[in-house]
Amino acid sequence: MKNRSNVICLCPLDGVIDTIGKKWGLLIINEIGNHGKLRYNELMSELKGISPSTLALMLKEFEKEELIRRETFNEIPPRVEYSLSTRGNELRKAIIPFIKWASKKGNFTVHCACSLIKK
Amino acid sequence: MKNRSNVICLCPLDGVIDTIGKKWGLLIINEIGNHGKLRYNELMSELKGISPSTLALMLKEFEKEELIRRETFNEIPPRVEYSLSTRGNELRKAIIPFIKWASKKGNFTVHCACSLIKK
DNA sequence: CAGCATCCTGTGCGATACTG
DNA sequence: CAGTATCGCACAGGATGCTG
Repeated sequence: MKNRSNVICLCPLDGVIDTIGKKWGLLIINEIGNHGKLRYNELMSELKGISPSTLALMLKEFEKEELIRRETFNEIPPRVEYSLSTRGNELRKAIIPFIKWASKKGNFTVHCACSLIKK
Repeated sequence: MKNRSNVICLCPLDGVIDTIGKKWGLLIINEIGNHGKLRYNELMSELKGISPSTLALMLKEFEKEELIRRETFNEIPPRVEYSLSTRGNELRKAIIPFIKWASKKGNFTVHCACSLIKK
């Protein structure tokens, strides 16, 4: 590896990988991105298997990191909508190559219609 | 979000995020990629803070997933060299956008010379 | 509806000591 | 040198029940 321009330092990941790398991290980011806006219970049913506590926790973290935006409506029953922030959208775009890579080889189980990703 | 071509399914991640998303996952992949070939103890010192058991565990997982290659030399003292497989290299390339994204905003601590990444 | 509180389990991962 | 073995803790995250 002589070519120095090919070398990349991963330190920036230290802070981000902790939240993004979690089991549901990218899934949540992507799901919200796919729909534009999503409510709590919509996320609950889209992300089959996640527990309410976990989802709430992740949403809070993402909100704190300003990856997603939280909009509250004073209605009864209450309505809350989540959407990606500008930065969250950039993140989503940034991980597309990774998703494409992951979808290339079959060492995973596809359990939903993944027809929308171009292989 | 009307434009369907903008929708991405993350299912492929299910299998991969478990290993890649771990604390040292990307760091290891990248470190090996940066050097081309690396030995066990070289990795130990490059990845400051990792424990021998954890490193050994990750290397095995990556080897099983065929992201890295393991070459043994029958010498005394023994020598083992790790390098990225073709697929591992593709992965490394695929996460570059993510790294660049992560390096854009300062919600992380840079504790080594990160001069090599173009912001 | 949108969560929070609580309990509980699995395991990621560090520390340390030992081996072929 | 390149790991393995063992211990231990912190924490992710599921299940369930409750609340404004």
